[in-house]
Amino acid sequence: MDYKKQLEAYFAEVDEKCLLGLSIDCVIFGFSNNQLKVLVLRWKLTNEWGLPGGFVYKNESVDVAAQRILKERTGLSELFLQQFHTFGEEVRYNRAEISQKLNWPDPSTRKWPNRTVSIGYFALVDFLKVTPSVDFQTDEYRWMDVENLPPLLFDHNHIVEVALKTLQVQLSWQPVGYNLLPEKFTMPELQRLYETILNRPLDPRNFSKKMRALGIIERLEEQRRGGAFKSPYLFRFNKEKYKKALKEGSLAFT
Amino acid sequence: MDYKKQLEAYFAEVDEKCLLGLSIDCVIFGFSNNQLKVLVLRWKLTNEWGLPGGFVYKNESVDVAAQRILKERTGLSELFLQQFHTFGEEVRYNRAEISQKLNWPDPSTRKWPNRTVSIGYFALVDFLKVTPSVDFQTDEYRWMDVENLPPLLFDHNHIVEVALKTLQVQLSWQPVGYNLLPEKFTMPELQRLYETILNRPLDPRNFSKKMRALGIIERLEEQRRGGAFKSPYLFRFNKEKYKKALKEGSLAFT
DNA sequence: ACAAAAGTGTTTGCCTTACACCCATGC
DNA sequence: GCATGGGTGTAAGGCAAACACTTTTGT
Repeated sequence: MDYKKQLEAYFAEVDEKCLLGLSIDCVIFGFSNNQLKVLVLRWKLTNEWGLPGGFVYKNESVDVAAQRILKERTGLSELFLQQFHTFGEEVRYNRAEISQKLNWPDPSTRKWPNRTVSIGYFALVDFLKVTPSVDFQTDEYRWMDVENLPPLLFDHNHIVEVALKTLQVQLSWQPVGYNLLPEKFTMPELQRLYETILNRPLDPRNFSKKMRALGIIERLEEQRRGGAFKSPYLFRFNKEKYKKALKEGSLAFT
Repeated sequence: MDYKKQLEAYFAEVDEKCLLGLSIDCVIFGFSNNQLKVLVLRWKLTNEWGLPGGFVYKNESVDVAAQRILKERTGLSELFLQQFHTFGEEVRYNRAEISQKLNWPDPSTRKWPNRTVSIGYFALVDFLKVTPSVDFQTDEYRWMDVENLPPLLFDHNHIVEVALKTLQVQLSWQPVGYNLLPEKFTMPELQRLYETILNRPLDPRNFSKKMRALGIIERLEEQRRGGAFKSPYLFRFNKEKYKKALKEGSLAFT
């Protein structure tokens, strides 16, 4: 079956099984090479990039739909996943342009209304644990630097901006890092993560003091070797305390 | 035309002109008698209360729809109005029960899917400026104490809870009060507002100091007379500085 | 030995908190 | 004159910010 046929079949199935006019877009943040990355996909047979997304089944909550989409894309479940905004502008993007770029079938054959409201979720994932997979609509995935994204499809650049801003605000009263870093990490790595999200430099002495005072990380005996420099200690999050702080939002980081 | 006919006509119009399966619910907060109030409506010919809400026209952004609904209900425009969450649980409430309580027409005649996703907005309004109006579906409106709401229709109690929590969090990094208080207010009134939202007592000396240090209010020469006690000074917000603080989110109140 | 990055402690000032008495007004 | 609520200052402690040198390791 050629791609166009596949697309038609897919849209027919969406029209039948999913809520009409509603979609989900996921901003999947990862952290690698001291940069905050976003997972983006290249659409089949095009050079166009966009965020992973999908539709909500008729008998499925939107939170579960977001989890499902995330799992399909990253292979991971039980992630930190949070709804952050619903995008319902009258005109979010040029539909004709998108249809043309993506070789979409004639919209007049669809039940779909000529407008989509999209619920934005963001996820924080451990870059190393993720094994993104492509589906029939996707040719390739890539982790791109959040500060240096190309023009994306739809209003996805805007969605990423809003997600990033939400993350920055949350950082000041909730811990961040559990799902973004590997299980064991060094203090400088954690600091780079905070610096990257906040987009400003932090003092390593103050950062270390503050982080350790929060009581959500534990220093291990192990040190990491490998560089021509002093071996850094490894830390890990105390999962219980981290979750507690997350739930209570009781953690001030300024 | 009797009410049932009106309802049928209304639903037919909604099905034709509005986005299907999507609604908006508004939590309209006011402040009066030292209590945080929510505007609730009693549905026509019932004893059931619920939040004001409505639907989104096909050619209307969700933000504009929320503004329109608010204006219809309060007569006010240019309010502080903010999207705070989208409620998309698979089963948000018992549909049969609601239909029965509200005397809704047979749902099988509608295009509407058997499930609605609702975008929640909250508004902060000056209790005194509001002149709520009832529409054909409403018999009565009432300002109810947010801490003492009766069981509301749909999942509206839950929606109010989430709105209140959002407001509490926002209070710590954005100013609140501009749209909740009259133009001129006294320091104790502002303090009551903060105490009410945060649900804890505050020290009047510290509160006054902190508020005045934030630089968003101005003390007027005037004092308010009327009680058997020392006349309190009147204050007003400096609109420019208030808006700036709102935009930047740069205001810490702990 | 040298380059690269990690680790660490002290001081300063500010912001937060705790706390209690007198004042103005209307009745 | 008395009851009611409004207005105000100070002292102490904790938190955040500024700041620089030594240590470890690999090459």
